[in-house]
Amino acid sequence: MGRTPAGQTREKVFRFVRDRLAGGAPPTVREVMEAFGFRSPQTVREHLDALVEDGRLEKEAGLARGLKLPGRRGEAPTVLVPLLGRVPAGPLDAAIEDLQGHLPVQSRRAPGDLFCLRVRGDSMKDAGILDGDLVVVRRQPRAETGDVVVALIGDEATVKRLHVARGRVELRPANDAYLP
Amino acid sequence: MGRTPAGQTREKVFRFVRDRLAGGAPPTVREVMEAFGFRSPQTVREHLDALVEDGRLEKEAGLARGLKLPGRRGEAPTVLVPLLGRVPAGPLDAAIEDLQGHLPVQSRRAPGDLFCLRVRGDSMKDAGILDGDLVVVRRQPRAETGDVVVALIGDEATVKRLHVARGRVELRPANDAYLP
DNA sequence: CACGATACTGTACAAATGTACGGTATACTG
DNA sequence: CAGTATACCGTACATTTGTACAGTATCGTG
Repeated sequence: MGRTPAGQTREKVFRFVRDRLAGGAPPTVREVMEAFGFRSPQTVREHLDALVEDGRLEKEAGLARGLKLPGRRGEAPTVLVPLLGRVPAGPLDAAIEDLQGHLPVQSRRAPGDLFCLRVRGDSMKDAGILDGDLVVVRRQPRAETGDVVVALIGDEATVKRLHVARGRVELRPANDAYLP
Repeated sequence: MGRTPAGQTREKVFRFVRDRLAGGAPPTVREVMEAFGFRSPQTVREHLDALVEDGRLEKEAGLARGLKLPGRRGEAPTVLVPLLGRVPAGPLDAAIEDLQGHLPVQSRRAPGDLFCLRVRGDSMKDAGILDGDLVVVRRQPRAETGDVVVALIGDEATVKRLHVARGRVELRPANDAYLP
């Protein structure tokens, strides 16, 4: 088989692995082999070893699909957050059936505490939350003045900023065109 | 070994698999086995088969780490976008060394066209781009009036909205407190 | 209680997968 | 040109991993 210019194939192999990693699982040696038309697993192995040597990939020896991207030091781990179509009124588990998918999010929170909703309306425009945005919500026992909260009023959910003053609770939008 | 209440372990297994999926690779049957203290791979298999039956997981038979989350129909695939610390002035490849990590992003774009930068300053506040935000940038040959672009002025990069009028190019911030 | 369903154990086997040894061909360098 | 490095081929082997067969124990139900 003809040789390719130095480093060219290597770059393609790296991108292939990276994109497969995003797809959910690292490729096997033989998957890479077939994707590039190689006829020997050894060829792939040499490329992968070289990429590991360069620090562009990490590999666990002996493990099936043991390839990873090298993480930054102190990088928050990626978790898959459920994207819900309906607002979970009761315990979170009840909304599982409304699952619309999962969203990869980098966070150090316990995965079970997070979920994801789509914003409608622009009442929080000045806080950088626009119509159609996806918000990642963390369940917590209490909130304080200034926090942005998801409030459940009847069956509807809204995103607002919370203000507590003189025993009164107020939900203020972050847009001058709206009233609290 | 003692039995656990119906469905309880199953839920935990699902979350374990989901979180491992986010970490880069699905777990093997035996990894799940050890994580839960099972003493037989068959136990895990039964749980996984049940989850697949319920539609909460997808599995490719015979494949090592063949577990996936069921995707929504028409869902954009996840790609890993490189997060760059420095702005790529020349061809994109030159900035590889400045790689600070990868970010999972759902997009239908070719992975090579995208990269990621951190925003400094709040000149684009009204467009929902705040200080410290990460912006995902797509390389394209041309831009039009109204587009938000990353402009390279000397060595500095800024995010602005592009206006072309009477042969003159203007970069306008999206914040009333700033001048074009 | 007989019966079925669920949860789990134990062992064995076959396929998938990573790895090692040895070989060929092309390019570059002194 | 000899020497070296890179790119790739071919095959064999050991480990990892998914899967199947057979069994035990607990719970709920008619």
